[in-house]
Amino acid sequence: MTPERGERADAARNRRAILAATEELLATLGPEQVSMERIAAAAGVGKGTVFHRFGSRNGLFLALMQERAYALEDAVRTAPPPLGPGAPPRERLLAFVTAIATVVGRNKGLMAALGIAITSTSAAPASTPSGACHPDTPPGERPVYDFWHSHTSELLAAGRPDLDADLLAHILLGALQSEPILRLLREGAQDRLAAALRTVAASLLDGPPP
Amino acid sequence: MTPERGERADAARNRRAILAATEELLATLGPEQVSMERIAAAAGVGKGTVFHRFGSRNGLFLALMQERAYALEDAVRTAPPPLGPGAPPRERLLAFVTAIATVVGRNKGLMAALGIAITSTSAAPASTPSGACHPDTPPGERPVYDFWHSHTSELLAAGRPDLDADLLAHILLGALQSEPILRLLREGAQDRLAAALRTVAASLLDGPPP
DNA sequence: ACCGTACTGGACCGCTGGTCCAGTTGTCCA
DNA sequence: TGGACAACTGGACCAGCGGTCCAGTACGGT
Repeated sequence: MTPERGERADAARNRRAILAATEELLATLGPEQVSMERIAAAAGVGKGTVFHRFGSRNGLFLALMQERAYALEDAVRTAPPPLGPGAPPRERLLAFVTAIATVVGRNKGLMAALGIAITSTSAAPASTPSGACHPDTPPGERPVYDFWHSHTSELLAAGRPDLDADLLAHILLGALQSEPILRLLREGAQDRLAAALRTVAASLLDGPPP
Repeated sequence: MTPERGERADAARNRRAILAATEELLATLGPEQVSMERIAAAAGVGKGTVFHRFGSRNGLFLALMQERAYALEDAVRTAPPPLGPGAPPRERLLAFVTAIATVVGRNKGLMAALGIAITSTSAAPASTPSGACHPDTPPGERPVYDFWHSHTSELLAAGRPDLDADLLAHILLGALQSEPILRLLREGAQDRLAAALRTVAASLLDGPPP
């Protein structure tokens, strides 16, 4: 996606190959079966290359997720209403939640893999090679989730300042990593999920003050 | 908890020691740091014993969760309203959701550990030794979650037959394994979580038909 | 054409979840 | 009380994992 100034041509090619291989393996194999060695083999590169590029297993999955979610983030910032700026919070939230369901539905395997992202034992590599920044998990930073959360939280708060928007947004988004829901998604329940998320969002915005 | 007819005295003692050790380690160390070997050492038994008794890592965590959640399951079936039978669905659901927040708040580490429960590579041991049944994860069976889900779903459906109670219950419960929420819980947000869950439940029950 | 360096890949490491089985010990019956 | 049998025990063992390392390669500016 980003040619990344100064990135060598072969490096870029390999990066794309690794991301593509990861995506394909995740789509067919379940995250536990997808080892770094397998990804490297499928991409036709060595294991060391994968780690050099993405820092860790989580870093790889995170980078892939960022790429998959970029279009949505962009749309939220620049697209016409109701997804983009301009519409009232209620409409924007319903549109956003629907869009999220689509993204998640297209990347079930990735979501499952990201669910397992709790710790990273080792520190990030000392020096950042080339100009590129490692998407390794720096403490407390998960770009995609953070954006989704803050956007949801803000819209919720805009519509209902009396609610605990922060925590409610976590609840809404927590569903997206829950194993039972990912299973339903695998069985094709994407529209059902979108509708349910819309129901929750609408109920919260319309509901009575507690 | 259950003396389990036919279970040998030393076996029972070891089982309790293992569960206690697991709980203590999970309370202080974060699920990634808690290995089976460590649990065995902390309990003063061999690794083989742990596996013989609980089948797998997941089996062990599941057994511990079942024990921790038993009191709640019992209360739901036999306690006086509003938690037990007899109260209107709305009150029961709010009480249940509050009780769940308490249980989860007391077992954050366990919840985090159970979040990572996707696959089991090997089959269960061929024959069930002694009379006891292995609490190994048989496909699609997670006793505690299943009970929580069906109860939530039924109460939701009783109050609002027009909603997708099944999926909405998954959303409500999905929050309990989400990493950001478990972090907030670690910072003492248990009451906040309970309140937020009540808000969602109440909004769903009171909200307008979509 | 050349040179410095970013990039590469596979051998290597510590550790994990899980298996196995020879030896031990509780329990039941005579 | 004692003997016999099965359930239980525990630690050596295994394959495979995520992650590290560094000698060698080949890209791209000049």
